Amino acid sequence: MVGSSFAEMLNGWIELTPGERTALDRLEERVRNVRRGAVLQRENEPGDELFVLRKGMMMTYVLLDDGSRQILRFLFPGDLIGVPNMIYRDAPETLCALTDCMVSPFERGALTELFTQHPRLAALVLVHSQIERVALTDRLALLGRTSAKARIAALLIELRNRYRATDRNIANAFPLGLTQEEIGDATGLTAVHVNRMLRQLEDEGLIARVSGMVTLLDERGLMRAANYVDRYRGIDLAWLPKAR
Amino acid sequence: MVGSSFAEMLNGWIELTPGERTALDRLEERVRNVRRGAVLQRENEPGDELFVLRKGMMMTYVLLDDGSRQILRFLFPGDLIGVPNMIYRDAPETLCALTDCMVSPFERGALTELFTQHPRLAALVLVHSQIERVALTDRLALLGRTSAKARIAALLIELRNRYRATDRNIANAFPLGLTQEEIGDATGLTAVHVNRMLRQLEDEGLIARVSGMVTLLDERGLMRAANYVDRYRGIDLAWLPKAR
DNA sequence: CGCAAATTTGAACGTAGTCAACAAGTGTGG
DNA sequence: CCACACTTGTTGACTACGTTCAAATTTGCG
Repeated sequence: MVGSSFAEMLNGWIELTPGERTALDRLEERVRNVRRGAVLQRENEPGDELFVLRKGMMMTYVLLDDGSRQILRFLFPGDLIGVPNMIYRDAPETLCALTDCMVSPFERGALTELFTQHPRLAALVLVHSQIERVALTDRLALLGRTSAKARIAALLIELRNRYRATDRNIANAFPLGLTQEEIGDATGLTAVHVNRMLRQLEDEGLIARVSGMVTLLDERGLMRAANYVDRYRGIDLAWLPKAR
Repeated sequence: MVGSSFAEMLNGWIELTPGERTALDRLEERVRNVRRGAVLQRENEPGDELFVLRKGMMMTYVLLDDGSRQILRFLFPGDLIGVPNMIYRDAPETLCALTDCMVSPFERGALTELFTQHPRLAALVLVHSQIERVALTDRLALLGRTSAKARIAALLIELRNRYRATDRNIANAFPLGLTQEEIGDATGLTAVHVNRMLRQLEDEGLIARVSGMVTLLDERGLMRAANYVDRYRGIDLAWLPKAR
């Protein structure tokens, strides 16, 4: 086992002290494998663990009582998942693996320890949660105020960027790893319409699709279609408390 | 000036120590008044302050480049606002007062101090951010997967609940305080359609409207129409670190 | 190879958007 | 205190984007 995935994600933003590194390693000392399609946590069931996603891709979603589903977010290695379990007895959302995954579960108590022993790491948990917050508000604007085509384009760009964050080599081609129904549930569309929009993006030469791989051919054009905002520019962590 | 608004909001969840109380009071020692309609912070402009909302009602929104607006959230006394400024040099969203408001601005550094001096308060900041996260994901599901009528019904219930959280006396009637265009920008609809949906809710006897006041006549019916989930049930803060 | 899941396409439909006109409020200055 | 301007609310007619339903085709897995 290599070091903490959460730590790795922070790589580039911040230099960890040996003490911090140890604390994060401890958070991820246990490991659990989750098969593709398996549910790690079900909405409304008691959830007393949090997790770090180590490997693979997951998603969170909620079900509405007419049976429809809203996918809230796609999750990648280094992500802290199930954080709302910290405060809600019952999980507010389902966690489901999109590929075979590896996660590191830890108790709420481990977080408590982080807050008392490692204030800077605690602050980084808040940082992570704020980055996620902004991602969610971007998606909110996407669902509330943009066309079907823009939503699909934005989703493709977001997925490519997140893949790239875990693997620097990925340029413009990546495995989609989602059914069109899942894309629909993420973007508030039907699978049928997702299909039409993908075809349209393809016909316009913005993307190419070959056996599950998507290639972004005209990134500029996609970004224009998608109303894209780059949120990773301009992050500033100078305010963080001193490391302990 | 009475005590901290953030502390007041925590009232009922948790018993603060004198030291914690002092720390929160210090966070809110300064005060700034904001006129109705005034912008406290503009999207993409440098934002180096955070705020506690003390009095009044505000909203956050983003503008898309076709000029349309998505309102992300309505803000009430006790809310921590502008928290993303902690990490983003430029503000990701606009903060705007819906009524005459009072806010307490504080520096990022004040938060740093909280993390090192008062781990339990730091944890509460994370708690607040997670409650907001869940509220945002509920709204995401609302925009992605429900009808216009459900969105309006859900908004009315949410507003009533948040009013009630600051004023226990409010039962079923409250001042709407929003134009139909604002309701539309919050729910991803046009002002015209908002009007039709309000009328429909009124015709069906679910609500009444008199000169800016809204009364929820049939709460059950509204909740059914809105797919409502009560998130305030089942909050559990037993895991919090010990107070210092 | 065979079956189930996922994709693709067409046609008809419906929810919400657009455009336009008018009414009702709201606030301001004369 | 009223007149005027401007914002907000209301309603109707028409349009369009995305949904629904259905069926054919492809893909991928056991």
